[in-house]
Formats: sequence, C-alpha cells, structure tokens
Amino acid sequence: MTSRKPEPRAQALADQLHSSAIHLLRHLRKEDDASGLSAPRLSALSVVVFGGPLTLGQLAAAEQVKPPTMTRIVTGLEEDGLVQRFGDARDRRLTRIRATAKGQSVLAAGRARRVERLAAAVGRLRGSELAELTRGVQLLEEIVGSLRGQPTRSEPRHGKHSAAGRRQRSKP
Amino acid sequence: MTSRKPEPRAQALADQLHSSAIHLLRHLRKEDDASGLSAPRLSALSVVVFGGPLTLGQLAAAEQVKPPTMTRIVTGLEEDGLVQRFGDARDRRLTRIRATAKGQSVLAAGRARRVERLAAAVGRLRGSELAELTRGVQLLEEIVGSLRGQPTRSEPRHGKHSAAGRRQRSKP
DNA sequence: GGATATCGTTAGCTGCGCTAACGATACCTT
DNA sequence: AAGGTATCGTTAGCGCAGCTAACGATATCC
Repeated sequence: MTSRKPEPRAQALADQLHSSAIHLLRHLRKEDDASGLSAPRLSALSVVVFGGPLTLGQLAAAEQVKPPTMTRIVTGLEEDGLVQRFGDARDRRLTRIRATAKGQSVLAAGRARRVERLAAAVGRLRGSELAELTRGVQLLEEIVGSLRGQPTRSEPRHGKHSAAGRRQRSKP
Repeated sequence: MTSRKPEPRAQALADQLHSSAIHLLRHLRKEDDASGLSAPRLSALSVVVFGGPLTLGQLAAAEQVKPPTMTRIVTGLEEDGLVQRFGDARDRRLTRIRATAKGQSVLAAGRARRVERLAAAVGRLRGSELAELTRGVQLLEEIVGSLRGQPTRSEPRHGKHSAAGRRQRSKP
C-alpha cells in the first residue's frame, strides 16, 4: 500500500458517492410509504421473502438489529398476515419465520413501485451511458463488499445522554 | 443502439443500484454513531452548517419533517451546544437557527470519519477503475437530479393501523 | 381595532432501537 | 441419569423520532 495521503481524488469521489446515495434513497423512500409498511418492516420482510425461512435470531442479525427489536417487527408483520412463525421440531427453542403469499405479493408490489421509478430515470440514459453506469454500479458493489471486513474504529466521545438509546456499543 | 424497450436492462440495473445504495449507507452509518449524535440530528446539523441560518420551519421542510419534530431535534442540538436559536426582529414569530463553532467542528469530524472509510475503499481501486467509477457517480448524480420533479403517484392501500405514525401523506 | 393567517411550541399517540432479566430448551459434564 | 451452563426468544422498561391536534404569540388584512 502506498497511500500515506488518502488521495484527495478518492476523498472527493467518496464524498460525492455518499451524498448521492443519501439523496437517492431519500427520494425512493417515498414510494415505500405506499405499501403501508415502515422501513424496518419492509426490509425485514424482504429478507424473509428472498432468504427463505429463517430463525428470528438470523433475521435479527441480517438486519443488524437485536433480537427483542426483531421480535416486535415480526409480531407486527404477523398481525398483518405477511409472515408466519413456526417452530422447529429439532430444536424447540427456535422460532422460524416464513413469508406468506400475501407477504410476497406486497413486497413485490412495493419493490416494483420503487424500482420502477428509478428504472424510469435510468432508462432515460443513452445506450453508452447505460453501459458506463453499469460498470460504475459494478465497482460500487465491490466497494461495498470490501467495506464489510474493515474494523470500525470508534469510541464514543462527545455523547452525553445520547449513545445509549439507539445502537449497540460497548463490549466489555 | 436505440432500444425502445429499455425495460429489463434498466430495471435490473436500477435494482442493483438501489440495493447497493442501501448496503453502502448501512455500513457507513456505523461511523456516525461515533459522533454521539442520532441520524436525524446529524442530518439537521448538516443542513444548518451548510445552509446558513434558517428558520425552524425551513429546516423542517428541508429535512422533510413536520415542525413539532424539528422543534425537538433542535432542542436536543441546542442542549448539546451545537446550534443556537435566535429571534428575528422583523418577524417575532420566527425562530432562526444557526450552528455554533462546536457544531461545525463536530459535523466536520463526523463527515471526515465517514468519508475516510469510504475513501479507503475507493482508494484501493486502480487508476482506470477510479475513472470509471467517477463517471458512474456523475451519471448517478444526474439520475438523482431527474428524480426530483417526478410526481409521486401513490395511495396508501394496505395500511391498517399503520401509515399513521410515521410519515406524512394525506392531502384532503 | 377586530377577524384571519402564520409560526413555533406543547401534549399525547405509535413505532423502533437498546439493555436487563427470565423461562424454556438444548448441550455438556460428571 | 442428573445438574450446571449456554442459547434462543420473549417480556419489561427506557429514550428518540415521526405524526396530529390544539394553543399562544405575532403579523397581516380589511
């Protein structure tokens, strides 16, 4: 590695990318409201639909959330008839979750709405631009993948009353 | 090529892009926790820092949030010494908000942390890839821009008890 | 000067994130 | 076989963020 200086080039690009991602999702989120589901529920449903039946713990991990939080999300989805809980005969501590037909169709509809909007914008590009964007997205996916293993150096420092009620931290 | 049916190509690309954006931000959000500020507070602070002094209503609109919500966010930021409220001599109904020096530095630090992590991943690319990604981000920005004006046809339909406690809608 | 409109705040609700504590079940050791 | 330990999911309880409704204070408009 040769970067003693974090490359102003990469820095600026990272900044733009970050900003674009925020704005992109902020716009698309509006479409999600039409499903009548909150973002966490929609996201969890998506994992269940595409990831097949999962245990509650696995689902919580996939969503980067603690089990108690996922318990409530699943309860909500179940009350709406979008997923079902069922036990495991092998290990009766487990709660497995699967999507219902209704859950699948609701998700599909929401996804369609969201992606449709984005696809419309993407579709306005010329063929050559489309190819360039495709390449860019490909690189983006690699970058996201490489973000996974990195250690997250972080220490709460400015917090006062905060930091306690939102995300995990502390690992004594 | 002049595809009159941009459908499947654009659709798939849009899907990938959407997914990548979600995962990208999910990873970077972890860095934000180090600031000791919640996402909404951080975002509002950002607007105040870069957008200059604003009224509470303007800030709420910029963050796509209702005034009561913004009142509490600003109160929190003020208690942490990151912003200040001050009145308007002209129109004494208004509450204007500006960032303090501390607010500016806290924001800058957080932004640096976040972008630094992303920049490290971006910096691992080869020169040619960097150029390709740059082009991709450029196109992405155009797309996001074009998303702005589009009407958001959507009607809540599946909601039951939901849809009421989260986002705005309804326009009688 | 009195009706009306606008701005921000307060009050009260729901949902989502967490930690702590607990019962049930599985596993492991003796 | 029995008892201790570990794991899984749930319950209880707290803080923050989103909303609507209602209110006081100020501006504005006849």
